[in-house]
This record gives sequence, structure tokens and C-alpha cells, in this order.
Amino acid sequence: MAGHGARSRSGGRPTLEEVAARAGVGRGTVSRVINGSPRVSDTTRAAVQAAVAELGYVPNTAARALAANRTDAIALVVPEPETRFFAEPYFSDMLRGVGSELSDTEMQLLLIFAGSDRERERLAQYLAAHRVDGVLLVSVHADDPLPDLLAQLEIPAVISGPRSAAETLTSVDSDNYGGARSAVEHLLARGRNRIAHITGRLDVYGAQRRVDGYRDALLDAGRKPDELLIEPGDFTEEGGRRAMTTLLERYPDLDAVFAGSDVTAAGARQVLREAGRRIPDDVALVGYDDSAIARHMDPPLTSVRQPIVEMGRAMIDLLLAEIADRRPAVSRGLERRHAVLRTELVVRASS
Amino acid sequence: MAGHGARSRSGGRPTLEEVAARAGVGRGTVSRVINGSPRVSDTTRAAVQAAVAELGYVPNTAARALAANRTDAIALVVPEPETRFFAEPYFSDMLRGVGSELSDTEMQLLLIFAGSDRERERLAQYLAAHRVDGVLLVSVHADDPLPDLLAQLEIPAVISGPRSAAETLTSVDSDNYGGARSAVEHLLARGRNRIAHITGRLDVYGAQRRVDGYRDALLDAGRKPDELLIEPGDFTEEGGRRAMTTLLERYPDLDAVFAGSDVTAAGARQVLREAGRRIPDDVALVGYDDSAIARHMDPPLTSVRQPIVEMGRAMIDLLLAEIADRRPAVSRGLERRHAVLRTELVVRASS
DNA sequence: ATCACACGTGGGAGCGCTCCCACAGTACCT
DNA sequence: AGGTACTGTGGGAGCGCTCCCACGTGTGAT
Repeated sequence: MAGHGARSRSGGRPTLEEVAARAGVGRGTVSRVINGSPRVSDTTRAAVQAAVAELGYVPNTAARALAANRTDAIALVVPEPETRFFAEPYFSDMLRGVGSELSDTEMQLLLIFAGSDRERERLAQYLAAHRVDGVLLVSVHADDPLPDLLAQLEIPAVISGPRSAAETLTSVDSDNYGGARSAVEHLLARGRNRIAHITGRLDVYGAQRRVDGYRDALLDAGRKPDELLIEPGDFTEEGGRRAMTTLLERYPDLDAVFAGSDVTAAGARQVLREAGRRIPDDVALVGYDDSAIARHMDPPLTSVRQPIVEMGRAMIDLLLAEIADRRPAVSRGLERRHAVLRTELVVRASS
Repeated sequence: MAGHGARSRSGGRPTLEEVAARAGVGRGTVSRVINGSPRVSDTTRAAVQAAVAELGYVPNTAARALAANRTDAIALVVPEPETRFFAEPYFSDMLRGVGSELSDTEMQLLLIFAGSDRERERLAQYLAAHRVDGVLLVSVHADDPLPDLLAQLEIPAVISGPRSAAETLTSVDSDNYGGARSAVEHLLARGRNRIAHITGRLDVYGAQRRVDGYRDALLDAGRKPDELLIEPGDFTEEGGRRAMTTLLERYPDLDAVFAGSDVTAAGARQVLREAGRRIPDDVALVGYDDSAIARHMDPPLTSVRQPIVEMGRAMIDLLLAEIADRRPAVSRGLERRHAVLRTELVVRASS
């Protein structure tokens, strides 16, 4: 066991310079080895690696960040209070995808909550200090100033769930349009005739796309969509109840409901039950998200699954690419990228 | 609105030097103002602050970290897979406490999962690189090498749930002994005579302390604890079922059970029901943790609440103090601190 | 008047890296 | 033989801070 004395100066960690001396090479060469540059001979590389191992050298991140003007860290920004973060599986799935894709990288992931005004203030400071190389944005509301701030600071960012068809940030989304279509096509195939739709919050782009998918599925089946069968909801259970009540008054004979979320479907289910409708015998019910609620509902709810883990992975891929592109300072006019991932209809007893 | 041109050199952020020039002072003085040193005259301070505001100056963290040899970041290390982190309210409560206590600090919190061997490898590298000023350790198993690693690297650390009575790290804990006592005293006060205890995993120090509390409560009431009424569990539902089955065979006439966790109580409840025992009429049941399970059980479960949010706060307080103490390089031989927070018995219908 | 000692301040040195230019050495062409 | 090109290498400069020493200047004791 050579080089027992890991520290050359008492208390301090070994530096590049010390590794260089030990290996009998220059500082630059050690730096090249550490950073995996190919412009080093094999013998030299081996010598340096030996010295690194002997001294237990670990690069000083702060020094690297200062010299290279990068942090090797990215932030996952959640503009929600922490409680919602823990309550919804969406976030944990997203985190799983992001984490797995990042695990063979040197990149460090920071989780930042920005639910309160105070937290948002801190976040702004944080970004202004350029403490991360890039940002992942999830669950952003249409009027959020954060995307603009990021653009202004020229920080690479990827958003999940674009705010509109003209989203300026690189984005990742699930195929809301296709998901809605598959739900409606499924109901048509089951022989349903009067299919209602309780929408999500219509200021959310994805909710709009689901309405589009609903309409087009009917049109392509040769039916004329009835606007009175489309009742606005807001992703909540209460919204589902309200909308269902309205729809039932309007069309007592409707035989299917496509809800904008599983929670909304739960609200609708309650009203249907109270009105004496059996599910699925009288009215078929389909939700969206395939959350735990869907599996545990009575009867189990047919629902559209979004590939959230995969969306997390895709976000990282796009973000890393954008960071890499930006490194050479040349702002190559890359067109914005928008990834759309396929959804899957999970059929259960409710339809 | 003076000083419209925020940037003096194109593309770059303003530096300390530039702020100094603008304010007509030296670099050192600006540094003092930024860091809140009292050794600056009021007029000078005002001038510097004005310059900072005009230029939109934000300190460069990397430079500061390099020069001052600190990171202003601490890590919350969770030696569990992410799924458990999200599944258990323990972690989210802890995070809430930690976050709230940190919110009026410059400290940045990093959340690090170290569930897999691979992740633990990364963590070791991370700590070796001294990328954080301190570490918060939650849910550490008795044989975990992490505490030793931290001690060796001389990184300030606070552990929640000491590993033994001789814990070497600064620790925060809830009063497991007192919590158990209050549960048993409650059962005694309710007139119960044969009180069983299903323990937690006995390699967890807190579980041992609960057994101690159970015994002492009985002793102090003038009863001799019966070791055959103490059956080892492991915090799980299955363990609760197993232990309850054994206990019921041994003492068909027992009239109370104090379980080491709510989940264990749920397992015990199931066995009791199947054996035809009514809760609380025939057998009173008390759990530990006051988790969501306790509130939703039928009947609602009496349980010992741990002040987890407060524990998170206390951990931060102790850690920040330790970091501050270490800053002046003088390793003042401070005795290790061990905070113990009071528990609270939440009485519900099960007892 | 002299000394002592604060206080507020300026700026040099240095933290540990990366970047890049310079240079020796080798290889391959004219 | 000279030129050109490329490869591998060393080390200077500089990233933006903090730390600390040195230097006025003002105050009070002698």
C-alpha cells in the first residue's frame, strides 16, 4: 500500500497541483485526465490516475465552478407548497424519472419548492446568482412569470406541460389530444351514444387539447359533437360534482362521461350514484391520470395513463442537450424542441 | 431610476470590484457590507447598498465558496429509496420542519436519497468533496457506516433517532421512553389489567426505549411486568399480526395492547377482530406515530404523536450551531448535544 | 503636547481550478 | 533538407470572492 499519507499538508485535501507533482506532470495534464480529455497519452493517464488514487484526490467543486463558470447542478422547481408535492404521485413519479436519468451523470439535482411568495423571492435570487446550469419546470400556471425570468437570465430550461401551442421554452408533454381520443373511441366502441365531457381547467393547455381530442374522436366517428355535452370543470372533485349535476339535468339519458381527471370522475361518480345511475350499466365513466384513486374506486375506474416517469427522463435529456449546446457560448439558433409522449388507456370496470 | 445599465461588461454579471468602483469604496468594504459586518459606517453602508441595487449585484457563490471554504449548503440524507420517502409522512413532516427553520437563512437545503448501493457510493464521493457544510441524517440503521464517514471527514452532522445511548453524533429524538409510559399509564387509568406490548425492531434504539417505558410504567403502578406479555415486532403490519397471534394464544384474557407503531397496531387489530375481540370493549389498542392510519382506522386509534416537524427544526438549530462553532477552526471541545422532544398521547376510540 | 488605542477603510494575496497559448517532439509531405 | 501539421505537454493568467494586514483619522488618557 503505497502513499499511506493521503494528506500532504495537515488538514487540507490534496489539490490538482499536488497530484501533478506526485505524478511528475503538469497541472494542465492532470486537469485533462480528470476531465476525460482524449489528448493525453495512455502512460501519462495511468500515472495520473495512480497519483489520484494514492492521494485520494477529489476535485474541489467550488474552484471548478468558479473557473469554468458552471455548477454541474440543475434544479427541479416545483411551484407548489410542499404538501401538494408529497400528496400527489405525479411529483414522485417525475422525480423518479429525473433521478434515474441523472444517475449516470455528474449533475446534481436540487429540489426547490416555490409555493409561497417568499419562496419565489428566494428562487429568483437563486436563479439570478446562476447557481444552477439549468432548470426543470413542472406544473406551471399560465400566468407564471418564472419562464420569462429564465429566458431573460438565459438559463436553459425545460417545462413539462407547455403553457400553449406557442410555448417558447423547450417542453415535454404527454399526448393529451391522443389520450382523450382513445378514451372517447373506447366509449364509442362499447356502444355508448351520448358521451359527455367534464373538462379540466381550460386555462391549462393540456385540458384544451383533451377537449380537442374529444371532439375529433366524435367527428371521425361521423358524429357531430354537441357543445352542451361539454361542461367545464377544474380538475377538482367539487368541480366534477357541479358539472355532473348540470349535465344530468340537461341530458338525463346520457350514457357515458369522460372526465378531465380521476378526481373529477370521483365527483361525477358520486352525483351519478345519488341520481340512481349504475356504473357502468347505465353510465360508463372514464377518468384521466390513472392515479391511485382510479384503482381504488368502486367500481375501478377506466383511466388514461400518462407516462410520467418517462416524461421526467425526457426532460432531463432535453435539458442536458440544451446545456451542452450552450456551453460553447455560441447561441446556435436551435429550434425549440417539444417532445410529446404517448398515453395509454387503462380499461377497468367502470366502462 | 439611476444606473439603468445594469451590466458594465456585456454578458457578464457585475462583480464586487464593479460595485466597489461604483460606490467609490474598496473591495473589502463592499464585502463587509454584503456579509453584514458591523465595522462599516452608516454612510458607507448606504452608498454600497445603493450601488448593489443599481447594478443588480448578486454574489457569486462559487467564488465565495472557494475563498471562504464553505458552501452555505447542507444535505438532508435519506438512506431509503425515494418511494419510501414519499410513502411516509414522517419524511414530509421532517422536511417541513427543516425547511421552515432554514427559510430565514442563506443556507441551501439539498435532499439526497441513498437507498441503493450506487447512490451511497455517490454520496460518499459527494461528502468527500465537501460539497456541504453539514449533514442531517434521518432514519439511520444501527450498522450504517455513514456516521463514521462523516466523523472521519469532520463534517458537522445531526442525527434524528440516536443509534444508542452512547450516540457519538449530535442527535435529536422524541421521548420514546416517555411516550411509551404515557400510553401504558393511559391504559392503566382506563382500568386495563393485562397490557401486552408488541415492540418495534429491537435493533432500533427508540424501540428499546419504548420497552423500557412500558416496563417502568407498570413498575411504578406497583405491577410486575410480565416478560411474556412483551412480544417482538418489527414495525410492520405482518409483524403485528404474528405477534398478536402469539400473544392471544398465550393470554386469551389480555385486555390491552400497546403496539410499537400504528402499522403494527393495524396488524394486531386484524387478528383481534378475527378472534372475535371487540375494540375497545374487550381489548384496548394503542399505537405509536399518530399517522394517517391511526385517524382512519376503525375504530380510530389512540396513538403517541411524535413532534416530527419540531424535530426537524431542532435538528437545523443544532446543526447550524455546530457549523458556526467549527468555522473559527478552533475545535472547541463542545460536549455532544442530544435534544429530546416531548411526545403527546392522542386519545381516540380504540382505548 | 504625547502616546495609546480604538474604528473604518483599502487593497494584496491567495483559494483550486480551467482555459489557452506556447513549445518540444514526431511524422509525413514536398 | 526544409516545410507543415499534428500530438502531447507545461504553466501563466484569471475566475470573483474572503481574509487579513496596514494605514489613516479621531478620541481620550496622560
